[in-house]
Formats: sequence, C-alpha cells, structure tokens
Amino acid sequence: MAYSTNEIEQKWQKFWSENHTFKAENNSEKPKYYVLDMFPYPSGAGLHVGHPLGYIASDIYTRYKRHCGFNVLHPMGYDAFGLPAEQYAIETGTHPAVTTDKNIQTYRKQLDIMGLSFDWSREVKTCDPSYYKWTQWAFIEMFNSYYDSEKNCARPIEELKAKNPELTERDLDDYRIAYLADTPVNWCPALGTVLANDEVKDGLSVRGGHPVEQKTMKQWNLRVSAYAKRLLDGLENIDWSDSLKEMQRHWIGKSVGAEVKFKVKDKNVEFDIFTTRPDTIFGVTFMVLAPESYLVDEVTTDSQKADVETYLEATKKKGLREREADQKNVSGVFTGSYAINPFNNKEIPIWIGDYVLGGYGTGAIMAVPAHDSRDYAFAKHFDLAIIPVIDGGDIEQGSYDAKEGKMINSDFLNGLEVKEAIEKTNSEVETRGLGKKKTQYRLRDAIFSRQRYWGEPFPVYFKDGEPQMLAQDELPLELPEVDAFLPTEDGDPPLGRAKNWKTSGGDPLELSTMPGFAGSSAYFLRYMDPNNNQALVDKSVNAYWKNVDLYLGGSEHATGHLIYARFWNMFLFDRGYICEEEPFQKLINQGMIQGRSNFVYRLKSDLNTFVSHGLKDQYDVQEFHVDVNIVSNDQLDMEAFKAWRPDFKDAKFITEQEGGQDVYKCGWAIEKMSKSKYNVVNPDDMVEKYGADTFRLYEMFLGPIEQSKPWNTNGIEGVSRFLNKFWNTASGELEESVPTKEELKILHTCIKKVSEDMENFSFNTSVAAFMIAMNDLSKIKSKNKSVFETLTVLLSPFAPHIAEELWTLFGHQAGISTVQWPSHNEEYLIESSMDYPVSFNGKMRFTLNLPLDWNKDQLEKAALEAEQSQKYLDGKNIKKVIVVPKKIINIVVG
RNA sequence: GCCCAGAUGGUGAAAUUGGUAGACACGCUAGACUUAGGAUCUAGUGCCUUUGGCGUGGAGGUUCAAGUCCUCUUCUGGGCACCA
Repeated sequence: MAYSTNEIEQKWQKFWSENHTFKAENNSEKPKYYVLDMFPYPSGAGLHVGHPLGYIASDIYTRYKRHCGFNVLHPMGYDAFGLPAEQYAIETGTHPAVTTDKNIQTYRKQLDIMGLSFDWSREVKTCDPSYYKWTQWAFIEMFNSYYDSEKNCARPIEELKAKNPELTERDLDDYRIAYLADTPVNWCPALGTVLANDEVKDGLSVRGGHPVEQKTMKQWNLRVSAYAKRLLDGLENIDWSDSLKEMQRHWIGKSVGAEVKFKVKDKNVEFDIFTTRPDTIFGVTFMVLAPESYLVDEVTTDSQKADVETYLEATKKKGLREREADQKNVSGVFTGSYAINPFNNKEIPIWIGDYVLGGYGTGAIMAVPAHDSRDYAFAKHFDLAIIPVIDGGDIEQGSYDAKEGKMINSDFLNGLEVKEAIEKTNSEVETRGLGKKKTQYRLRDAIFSRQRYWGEPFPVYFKDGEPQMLAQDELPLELPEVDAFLPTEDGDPPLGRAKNWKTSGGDPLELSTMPGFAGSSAYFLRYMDPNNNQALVDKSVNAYWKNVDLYLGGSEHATGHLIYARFWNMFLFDRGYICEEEPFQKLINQGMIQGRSNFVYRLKSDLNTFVSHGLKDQYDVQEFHVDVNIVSNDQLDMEAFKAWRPDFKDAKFITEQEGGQDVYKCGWAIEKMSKSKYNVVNPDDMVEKYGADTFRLYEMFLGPIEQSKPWNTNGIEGVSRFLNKFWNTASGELEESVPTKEELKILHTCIKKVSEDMENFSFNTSVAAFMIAMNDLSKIKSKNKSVFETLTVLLSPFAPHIAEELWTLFGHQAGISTVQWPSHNEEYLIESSMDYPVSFNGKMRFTLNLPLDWNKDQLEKAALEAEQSQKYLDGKNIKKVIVVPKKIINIVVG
C-alpha cells in the first residue's frame, strides 16, 4: 500500500482538532507537566525553518510525557506587539493590527501542518485587550508596590506610607517598583523617536541615516535592580545549562567591595567611589570620573574648562556602542582638581576618562595603575605615577592584576596577604568612618517606556503633572486609533495623535507605550487560565500547574526576556498572586538554524547609490542586508531590488565586471536566520514535498538540538526512505506470533535508546536508533506484529501522523497518544557470547572486551585463557594484568 | 577588549563520558532489476606511497589507554553594559 502523506496527515490533524485530543484539563488525577515554547513574534516572513526545530523537539517531549501518563500543558501563542508591524504601518499605512492578524493566520497554518500537539484553546496574543489588561494590571501593581529590603520582597506602597508618613509623593518614586525618572536615551529628532543602541550605527540611525543624540527624557522604569540578589541566588535551584546561568550571573554582575569617600582639595566637595580592591588604596595615583558624572562641573577648574568641554563634546559624539568597542585608544582629560587620599592625605589628580561609565556604581573610580590593566594603560598614556603595592609585578612591563601576594608600600597593610589586606582595609574604612563595605550589582533598572504606537498603552493619566493609575474596572485601556503611526509635529509619541486621549474626567493619558518584553513576561501564567476575567490566573489553577517544567527557546533571550520574566514572576510571587518564585524549572536552548545572508553597500554620501561588493572598499559605505530571494549566486537582481522596498525604487548601482557583464555582487555571511536579515527559508515547501512526519524527523536528525548550524536539506532523503520502509512493512501482512529472541533484542535495544534519548533531549540519535532497528529487522525479514506495534508507539512522538494511521491499521482504536510508553527489558540485551581478544595494537598490550557484569575473577580467567592461546601475543609474555572498572582488562605484554 | 559555545571523513554527524574513532544518514563507486531511473535492492566507501603507516583545528603534557583530562595556541559562531 502506498503511503500518501497528505491524505494521512490531514486526516489525523482533523481528528486531533475535532476530538480536542491535546486539550489539557486544569484539574486531573494525573500528575501535571508543563512544556512551553518561547512564543514567536509573528513576522511577515512567516515561520522559518529555525522555529520548528524547537517546536518539534518540545512536541516530541510533550507527546512522550503524555505516553508516560502526565497531564501535559503545551500551549502556544503570539508575542504580537512589536516594531516590524509598526514600521510596516508607517511605510504602507496598514494598521499594525491588520498586519499582525494576517501574520498570525499564516503562522497558525504553518504550525498546524507540522502536526504540533498544542492545546489551542489556550492561545494568547499579547496585543489582545483581554490579554494586555493583565499586563496593565501588573504595571499598576508595580506602581503601587515598593521593595522592602528587610523582608526582601515587594510590599504594598501603603505599608511604606504608613510607616513613613513624612514621605511625599515625589519621595515615593524612589521606592516604587514602577517609577517615572529622568533617563538618558538615544534620541533621533528626524524620526522623532528613541532608538536602541542596536538601531544606531556610527552616530546615525540605521533606518534613514539620520543623526542621533543623547538626551534625557522622563521615562517609566522598573526597579529590576532590587531583585538582583534573588535573581542571582535563584539560579542555584533551577535546571538550566551552566553556560546560560553564567551569562545571567555575568549580567547581574555581583561584586563585593567597599564604597570609600574622597574629599576634593580646596573645594567643599566630596564623592564616593566603589572598589573591589580596597587593599590597593595606597597605590591610588589618580581618580577618574565618567564624562557624564555630575561631579565633572563641580571639580573642573577654570583653567581646564576649555579642555574638558572639548573632551566632553568628543565623547558625546562617540556614542555608547563606540565607546565600548574602542578600547585601544586611551582618552581623557585633567579636571585641574585634586582629591585627598583619606588614608595618607596624599593629593591625587582627578581626571575624566570615557573608560569609566556613568551608569555603573558611582561613576567615579580610584585608579591603581600598578594593579589594574586599564588604569595602567591610562597612566602610561598620560604619564601618571604608578606605585606598586603588591609584591610580584614589574611596573615597567604591565599591571599586576592578580589577587595574591604580599602588600608593600602600604603603611599598616605591609606584609599582609591580599585577602587579609582587603579585610583589614574594609574594617579600617568603617571604623574611621570613611565609607562602608558594599555589594554592588551591575544589573540596571529596565527602561519601560517606548515612544511607539504598537504596544500596550500605560494605564496612567496625569493630574497636575503627577502620574495616576487607572482603576482596575477601567482596564483594559485600549489602544486608540490614530491617523498616522508617526510622532506628532511637536515630537510627542504617536498616541499624541489620538482623539480624546484622556480620561472621562478630562485628564490626559500617558502617551508612551510599553516595550516588547512587557507582554512576554507573564504569558506562561496566562496560559494556565487564559479566559479568566477576574485575575491573571486563578489561585487554585496556578496551584495545580505551578510553573513551567520545561522551557525551550533560543539563547539569544538569555539576558533579556529570561531576566525580565523571572523578575516579573518574582514580583507577582511576592505580592501573593502566584505560588512559585521561579517561572522556568528546566530550560533548554535550541541552537539557531543559521541562514546565509546577503549584503548591499550604500554610499554614505548618496543614500540612493549602492556599490558592488568588489568595489566597496573604494568608497565610504554603509552595509545593509538584502533579501536572499532576490540574490542568486551572490549576484543581485537589480530590478527586483528596486521593487523590493519603496525607498529603493530609484536606486542606482555602481557595478563591477564579471563574465563580460555589469553585475552587482553582494557580500555574504552565515548568520542567524531572521526576518531582519532577509535570509529566511520557510518550512512549508519541505512539508509540502516530503510530508510533516519526514520534516519532523529530519529536523531532529540534523544534529543535537542545542547546536547551531546552517540550514541545508541534503540528508532529508534518508529519513524519507526510512519512513517509507517502515510504512511498507508495518502496513503490510504481519505475523501474529511470539517474537523471537533476536527480534526482542532489536526491539528492546531501540526502546532503551529512545527512552534514554527522551530524557537527554538527544533526538538525533533516536532517529538513528529507529533506522538501525528497521535495518536489523529487515535483515532477518521480521514481520512480527507485536514488534512493529511497539515500534509504532515509540515512533509516534516523532512521526505522529503515520503512527496514528498504523495504529488503527493494527486494529486498535484511534488515539495512539494515550498508549502507555513501552519499557525495555535488560534481559534481552545481555551479550551471551564472549568475544575476545578483540584488538591488539602490536606492541605493548592488548585489550579484551568482556561482558559488563563479569567480576574480577572472571575477567582474570579470561585474560589467562588469552595468554594460553598465545594466538595474539606474538610470542611475548604477559607482564601485568590491569582490571579497569566495568568491562575492560588491559594486559601489558613485554 | 571581555564572556559563552564550538572545531571529528567529500557532507550532516555518532562515540556507553578516559577504553576497538567515524554508528546512523547524505553523497559517491560498482552491480542487480528495469524501456527508463530522480524507484527499489546488493556490495564498497576516513586518508596514504597499503605484508605497512597515518588519522578527531595546531603544539606540548598526564595515562597501560585521550576526540574525551591539563597547559598553550589558531580559527569559527553567538553575546556584551570597558563593571573597576
């Protein structure tokens, strides 16, 4: 019987949908298990072949868990607010909601044809008012809460007010979890919007090439920093990869040190610095302020004013990204003032340097060039003093950064080890009242305002300039209609265009919207109880599902979404709305399927002219991604390029010669597949051509789930052949007899391997195990029905359609997903024959491979037999027998 | 500059975690069946100067034994907030 993929797959997808096969119940006798995929942003390009990698893997695991008797929650939804839809709206006038809806439909269709077993009754969309009602609700809760550092949790702001009646509304802003504050941003006047560092290149906006400036604006912030310690400590108790935890630890950035006060000579000014190396206090030879420090104005002397201003101007132009990347060029300027070292009263020059960042610590450091490489470079460049205070380095060669050695040149610290010196200095600092021990985190508060249209409106209005929260029964505050998706003439965000954007009482509403991560920070909770009108999630429902058992997604979210979601979840936990502090118990990062991107090069001087790859070095150009679908063999279809985007319709090209023709050659690179890189390949064609089961199996067979690799379809024929073979045999005439020992060995080897792989997420080797089993069975011409029945159950998470079809062909009732997962029997796997010696390296020793369960005596007896046979020993004698644990004997011959 | 990950045949990759390197596939070669083959089956396939030798990016080291552990190094991918 021929295997018609389309017919079978459609039949079973319809069956699952009509029977609500994968609907999870909120209460069940069964144990619960929650498998979650990071929900996608529905981009216009549709799903690419990288998305399914994770979805298929999680679906396989989900189906496996169902076979194991769990009540599995496996939902899907859409992270539907976002910039691309808004950008598209600006370009075309199409409302982002329309674009988003259309994209979601495409996504849904693509997801459906892959046979993924989602419970679609729980679908959420972050742009849906009934969903973002709860995003707004959480924001209000955050505004009405503060972080109680004694109890180490968030509490209602009312409690703080009651305890400290003297606090004004203004003062409370310093405590609220959500608060309004002056925040520096990248402002692009031409676009009338704030840009991410990512959207700025060489001081110009990536989109349009307009100048960008640093500007301070009132923005909503979330006090994520209050949770730094808990976000760090919480990592101990969750099952994430070490590398991912490491990334988060690094991001949170705990450092233990001391805050020390320095006075400025001849000025009534003093300032704090934070250092992790208080032991080196006698090695301080200068101080460095961040260019954006408020102290700069206060300490700069009249004679140095001009130099300082020149330097500040230059720094401003550099931009943050550039400052980070450019580390070879040391730059700085002297302020003219001196600080006093509180321990020896020495005068130390105060400099300004852009290697010190305003946003971290106090924005000022004490520089110890002898023991810090960046300070050393600075000192060498400006010819400042270098005093070694730890024995062991050579200040002519470079700084000695290691935290070990004996103290020298350090007064009361002399002779101590570094560790002791740190302790001693810390206690001296405190007894002398010069400062205090301090643990510093570099995790910063999250800026929560966006001057955009397509996001959640803030549930905020202003009365006499003071922010007020809407009442809960006024939620959701729905996104208003606007006549254009651009900022207003006055530079207000797009919501400034909305008519009647005010409360019923006539007070103006907030014009900013929330950022992308707002909607994705609690969606995993909403899936538990998606239609609840009274709460984000009902407490008893939350008590059943608790948190996500397995979360699957890309590691690019390591420090963004995964920090914010943990923060958001911890906050809701503190306020008693949910029962688990950590949202994601186990996390697996799927690797990125990389694409092959193409680039064009635009003249900076003429934004309509593009230079071919071979000539680009002769011009000053900016690099852009171009759609790989209008490039072939790295050669650009120039007409298609003009039609590709409206702003390129008059594009001109500087071409190069190839094969006697003028062509435009594109640059290329292997990188992440994403819409913004225009290198997307869709899965639809694959499914269309080979069927969903083959596509699923192939994506798993490609390699380990965590590994990144460029997409290619070279091996898909192999899995396709395997499925055909399996189908042909299993759907043919089978024998209803007791399986032979040989058949059982093949079957149980496969059960064991696949079951182990399930727990290790090693699906590529499972696919291999199926192929081996199939090959072995076909070698012995096995057509045993019970063997194929069991294999079909094993295969059903991977290739569910074909498995369901076979299951009914075998005469069972439809619904293989509830069949008990088979367990293997070790008895069938033990080797009965002794097979030795198996190898001999010809010189000094040989190795015997022997059964696992042999004891030492048996092993030695085998060695002796080998010796007596002399067959493999080439006339040499056994010198030593070494019994290595488990299964190997080494016999050294000489 | 810093952090994380990685490097194994022509290709994607396995390797019980220190124990026969290259499972399983793709591709390729030969053959069978066939009007045909982009269907199916069978056999072969790491490399070389092939009675043998060499092989897991490179150089050392530990070990009876190293893809696996240690030191140094080169390259590739990803991330970054110079974190004092």
